[in-house]
Amino acid sequence: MSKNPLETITLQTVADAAGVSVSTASRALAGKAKSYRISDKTEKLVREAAERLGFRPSRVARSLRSQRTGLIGVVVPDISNPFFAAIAKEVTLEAEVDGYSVLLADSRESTETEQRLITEFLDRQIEALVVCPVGTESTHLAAADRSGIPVVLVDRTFPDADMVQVTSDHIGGAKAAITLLLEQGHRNIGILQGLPKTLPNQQRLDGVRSTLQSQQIPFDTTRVAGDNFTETSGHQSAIEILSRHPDTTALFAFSTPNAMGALRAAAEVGLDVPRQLSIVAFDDAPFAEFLKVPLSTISQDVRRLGTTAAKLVSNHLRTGKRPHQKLHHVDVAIIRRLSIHEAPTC
Amino acid sequence: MSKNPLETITLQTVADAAGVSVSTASRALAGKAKSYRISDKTEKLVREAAERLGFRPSRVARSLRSQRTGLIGVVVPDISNPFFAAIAKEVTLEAEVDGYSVLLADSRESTETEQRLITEFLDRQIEALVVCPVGTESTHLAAADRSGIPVVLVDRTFPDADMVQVTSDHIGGAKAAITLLLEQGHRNIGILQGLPKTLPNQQRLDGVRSTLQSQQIPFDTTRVAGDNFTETSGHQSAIEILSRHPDTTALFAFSTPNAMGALRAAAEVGLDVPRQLSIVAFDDAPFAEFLKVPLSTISQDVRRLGTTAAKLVSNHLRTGKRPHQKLHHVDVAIIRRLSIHEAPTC
DNA sequence: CATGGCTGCACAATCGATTGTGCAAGGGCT
DNA sequence: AGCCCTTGCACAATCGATTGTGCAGCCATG
Repeated sequence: MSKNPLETITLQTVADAAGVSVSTASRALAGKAKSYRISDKTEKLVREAAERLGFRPSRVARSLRSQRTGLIGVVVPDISNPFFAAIAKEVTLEAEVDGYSVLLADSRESTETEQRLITEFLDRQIEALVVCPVGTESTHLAAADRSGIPVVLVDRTFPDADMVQVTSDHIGGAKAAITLLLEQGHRNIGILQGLPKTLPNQQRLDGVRSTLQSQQIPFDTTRVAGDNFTETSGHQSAIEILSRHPDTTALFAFSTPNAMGALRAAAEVGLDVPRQLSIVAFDDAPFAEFLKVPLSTISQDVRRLGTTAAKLVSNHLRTGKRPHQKLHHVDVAIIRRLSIHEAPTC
Repeated sequence: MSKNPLETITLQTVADAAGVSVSTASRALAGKAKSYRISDKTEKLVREAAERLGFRPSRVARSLRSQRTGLIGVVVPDISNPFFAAIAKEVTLEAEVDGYSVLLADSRESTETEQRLITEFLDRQIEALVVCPVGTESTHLAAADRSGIPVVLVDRTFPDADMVQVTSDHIGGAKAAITLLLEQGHRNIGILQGLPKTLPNQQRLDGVRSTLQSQQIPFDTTRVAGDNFTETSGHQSAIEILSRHPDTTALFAFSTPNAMGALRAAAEVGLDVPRQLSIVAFDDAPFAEFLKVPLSTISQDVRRLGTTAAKLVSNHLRTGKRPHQKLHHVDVAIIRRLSIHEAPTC
């Protein structure tokens, strides 16, 4: 007995219209007619009634009964950042293929917010979680991981956390950048770093340090500056390093915005890029080649990061088995453009 | 009687632990103790049990019963496009304030996909829908609108559709761009358009046409080229226009990528920007000022577009009333940079 | 002492779908 | 004719929470 015949079309409505019980209607529509001995005639009757009424099963009710929501949670620090947007995109597309939908949240670079959002997602019974963590605290992530659903961390990972993680080869990338500069004769290299607490930042620093030391060049921490991946931070730290070490001939920026800030700083100080100052940046951007000085970059394969995470999740969901391999590294590409020049011989 | 005491903590579990019925437990936790005459002692008992067991109510069950999912659907053509990502961000942040979560989908510039995704979202009983339509067909959007939930269209709208819509002032922006060029003495202006079928594109063309005609300058359709908002389209159409009309002294690109394509084309053809060729672009980008030739742009206030849509939705949800005003326009800003120069006197 | 009213909570229906089981009708068999 | 098996479907429990109503026990009042 439907209370509002016009409003919601439930299975009840369809069953009534077809003159059968709800259970029969359910099985007829679920394609289980054969195994539950529903006659062809009845099945057709039900299908036609459903079609005629425009019946659409409630996913909420179905979720409650089946304990499967078909939801995948995605949490990123800033969705308006193209890097995270690209990751979200890949996960969204892959999810759709498997019939899942994506719940998206923006943690605004706050661990506390991230934690709250993940809890809310778990309350909604998401079946999997992809997080680009803010990068300072992982206990809540480990907790989510223990809750039984597939959890994949991307980009700002926690290598100690024994969780499934996908990240660029930051160490290798940094090594490549420094090697490139060394080959051009640069010895006094400034580092414009990003958020110091994050793993990508630390690994890039590690890469820089080990590469320099392997060439018997001391790693001077006073040549490192910066506190964020922003243009402002890049600008300030470039000024800082250049004034502290006037002998600097090259800068390694840990992000494209950092590099743009450096370009601005160089212009202000009157240094010509790349003749007097070479610049290489981690993380490519589509416009890098159209800049005043086309930037040489260590390009992260963002789409690859996203698809890798998405595949890990969907495989886990499909097979029910945790991936055998925990840590996944995606190669970076070195893109040489004009911003690197031979070191000036003083 | 909980079947798996370790797994899921339901209200039943809490009620048993507190020695009360499920209904009492529910009301105690919902803060309805007073109005349902639950004693302070019982209420405390329940709260403590819930706390101790780490009870988290199932949003799925709650949604089924209350018919409120707390979900807002967001559908965009391409989430990896910073423009749409910015809109998604604003909606996400506003939704969170009101306790809603965002279901995100990427229609991949396909109306068919868009339609399917929206249907799936409706099956999930989303309570509101924000769409940046692909821009070719609106009947499914109107249908969603009639379903009773708040629906807001952003960017690629359908002015005839009698729906709530938020869009930049494309006509005014185009007028400003053309006026700027006319003031600099340009008379032979080429137009690099984007996706022709979309409303923003059409309105910008309208703005161009009316501005030219108001100055008694004929609008020559052979000076219009392009079929997408991409760099490739911008490059091709710039080549096309410049070879067809060598007298062209200025280009109005309908997107930043279009403009970058034009810059590339100009370099190839050997035209100096801005001395021989001025360029103005619709839609600003954060890097516009760092380009080889800093771009003059008609900047859309993307965040404003997003917040406007978000506010419309949240007001509608809160008050239950459709907004009184259907069409909402967000002003654009004119940003003058080096890419515009006085027309060369031939 | 009986009736009435308040306090304090439990019972059960409900949201919409899925699923195990029960049961009647009909046909075939001996 | 009687029994059994198959066909074809309905009944009812279930997922986990919310909510209208019923009903004891207690105190107060006449």
